[in-house]
Amino acid sequence: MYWLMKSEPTTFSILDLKSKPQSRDQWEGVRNYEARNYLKAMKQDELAFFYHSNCTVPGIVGIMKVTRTAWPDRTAFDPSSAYFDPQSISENPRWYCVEVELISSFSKIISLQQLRRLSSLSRMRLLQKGSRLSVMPVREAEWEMILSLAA
DNA sequence: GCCAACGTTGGC
DNA sequence: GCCAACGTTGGC
Repeated sequence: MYWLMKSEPTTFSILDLKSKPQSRDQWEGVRNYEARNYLKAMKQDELAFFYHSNCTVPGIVGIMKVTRTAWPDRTAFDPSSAYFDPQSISENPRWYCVEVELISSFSKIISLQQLRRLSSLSRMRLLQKGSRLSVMPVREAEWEMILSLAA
């Protein structure tokens, strides 16, 4: 499967990921059940687009690889974390994270505006009205189409 | 189980 | 900053 994962660049941008050791980090803080279920469905080495949301030019900025499959998100157990959830207990964790590694950073952002212009992408969950899901699958044909835009 | 109220997301 | 759309909560 292919994926798309959103992050607000003011919180965590593609440059932040790039600056990590081995360009790897934990994708944590997902607090939506559907998004969590997708996180748990991710397999080793699967690829995901990195999407910048809630910013001047929202869009896809690069590609990541899943380097570790889902395990309990410890930020949910940490009262000092912004992602703390008292209802998630370690014996029965509610939230999960994965580890990702940056594979490529696009020289130019593929903007949401640009994506919307392509009728072949109109079925993408990302582009549906009111869609707020932060982790979602991407169809192979859509993945290829978007990759060709990055070239 | 319904649904109003609320908080959040995210484009604009 | 605005606000539509959405998911979650909690009273009943």
